[in-house]
Amino acid sequence: MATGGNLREASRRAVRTQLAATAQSLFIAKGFEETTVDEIAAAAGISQRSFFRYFASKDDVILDNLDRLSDELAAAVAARPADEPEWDSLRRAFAPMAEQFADRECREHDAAVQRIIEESPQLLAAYLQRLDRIQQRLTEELLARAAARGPGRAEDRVVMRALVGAAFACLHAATSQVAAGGDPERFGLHLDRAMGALRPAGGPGRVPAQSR
Amino acid sequence: MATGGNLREASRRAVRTQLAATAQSLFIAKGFEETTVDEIAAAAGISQRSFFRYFASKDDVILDNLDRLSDELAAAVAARPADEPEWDSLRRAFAPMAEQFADRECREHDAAVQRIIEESPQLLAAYLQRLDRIQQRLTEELLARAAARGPGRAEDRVVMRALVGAAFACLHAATSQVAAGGDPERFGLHLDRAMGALRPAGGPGRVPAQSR
DNA sequence: TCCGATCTGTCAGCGACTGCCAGTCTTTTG
DNA sequence: CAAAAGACTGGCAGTCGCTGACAGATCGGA
Repeated sequence: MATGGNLREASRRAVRTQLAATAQSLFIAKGFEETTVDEIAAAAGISQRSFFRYFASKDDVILDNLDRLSDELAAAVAARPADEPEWDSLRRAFAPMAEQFADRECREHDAAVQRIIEESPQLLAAYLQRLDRIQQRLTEELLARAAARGPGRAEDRVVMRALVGAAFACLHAATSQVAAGGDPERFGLHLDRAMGALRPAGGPGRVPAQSR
Repeated sequence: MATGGNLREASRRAVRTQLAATAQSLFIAKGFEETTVDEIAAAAGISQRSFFRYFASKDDVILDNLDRLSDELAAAVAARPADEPEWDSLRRAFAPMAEQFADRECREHDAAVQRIIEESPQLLAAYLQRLDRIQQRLTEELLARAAARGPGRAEDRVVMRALVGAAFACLHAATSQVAAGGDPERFGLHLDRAMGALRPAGGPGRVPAQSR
C-alpha cells in the first residue's frame, strides 16, 4: 500500500507533467485554440482518450496549477495571526507569487503561460472563473476567522467578498501588466503599488464596519 | 435607407427578444447545460442554424445584455466631471443598475438570470470574462481622463486597472448576494456598503500616487 | 413584374468531450 | 507459480456546440 500506490501516483504525475509541457510548447507555437487535443495527444504519443484521463478538459492543461495555488493561498492566510487586518493577510499570502516571479527561471515561463491565457478568450474566461472560486474560499475562511475573533459583526459577507475581490483585482492587474509585455521583474512592485493604493482605511488597516 | 433598414432591424430585434425569452424559461426549467440549442430552436420554431444567426453562442442568449451595459457604463463615466475621484465616478455609473433592482418588475427576473449564470460554471466563466473586458474599457477611459487633466502622472495603468477591478468586485459581491437568495431590494444597500468600505483613501477620495 | 438583397433550412463537417468495450500490463493472493 | 484483481490504455460510436456552403423562399424597390 505504501510503495505501490505512490509509484502509481508518481508515474501519473510524471505523465501529467510531460503532457502539460508538450501541450504548452504547442500552444506557444500555434496558439491555444488552433491546437487540437488530437495534436497534443499525438505529440505526447498517447491517444486522445487517454489525454482526457489525465486532464478533465483542454483548459485544465494550463489551469490545473490554480488548484494548487488555491490550497497555498488558503494555507498562507490561515497561517497569519487572526487579529491581522484582512488586507495585510492577503498581501502576505500573495508574497510567494511575487518571489516566484523574482526567479529568473520561472519568470519567462510564467509570463508566457499568462500570455497564452490572456490571448484566448475561452481560456481567460475559465481562468477568471477559477480565480472567483478561490476568492469564495478565502472569503469563507476570513469570515470564519472574523467570527471566531469577535462574534459581534459576523454578517458582513458582502463586504468581505468585495475586499477579497479587490485584493485579487490588484493581483490580476499586476499579472496582466506582466503578460502584456511589462517587465516580469516588476510584478512584485506593481502588486505592492496597487494594494497600497487600494488599502481600505479605518484605524490602522481594519476593514471598517461602515454605515451601521 | 431609413425605414427599410429600421424595419428589418426591428424585426431582428423582436426575434432576438422572443428567442431570449424562450431560452431563459427553458434554462430556468431544466438548467443551462441540460438545455441544448436544438431544444431552444425547436421551442422557438426555428432551425438550430438560424439560432446561431441571431446569437453568436449559447452563452450569448444570456449575456448579450452585457454589451449594452458596457456602453451605458462608459457613457455614464464619461458624463461625470473630469476632476471627480474615479471611485465616485464608478459608483455613480453603477447607480442605474441599483435603480433597476429597485423596480419590482425587473427585480425577480434579473435575480433569476443571475442565478442561472452563477449556477453554471461555463456561463459564470463567460460572464466574468465579459466583465473583465468592460473593466479594461473603463480603465482606458479613466486613464485618458486623468492624462487630459494632469499630464504629470499618466503611467499608473496598473493602479487604475486595480481600482476599476475593485469597484467591480463590489458590484459582483452585491450581485452574487442577490443571486444567492438575498433580498434583491437590498442590492443598492450592499453595493453602497461595499464601495464605502473599500473607498481608497488619499485626500477627499483621490486615488493616491503612493510610493513614488 | 422582375431583380437583388436578405433570410431560412438542410447538410456535411470539425472539435471537445463521454460512455462503453476489449486488450494489456502490473500487482496481489492462494 | 499460476490465477484472480485491478489499473491503464486504445478504439469506437455518439452527443453537443458551432461553422461553412448550398439552395430555396421571401420581401422590398425599380
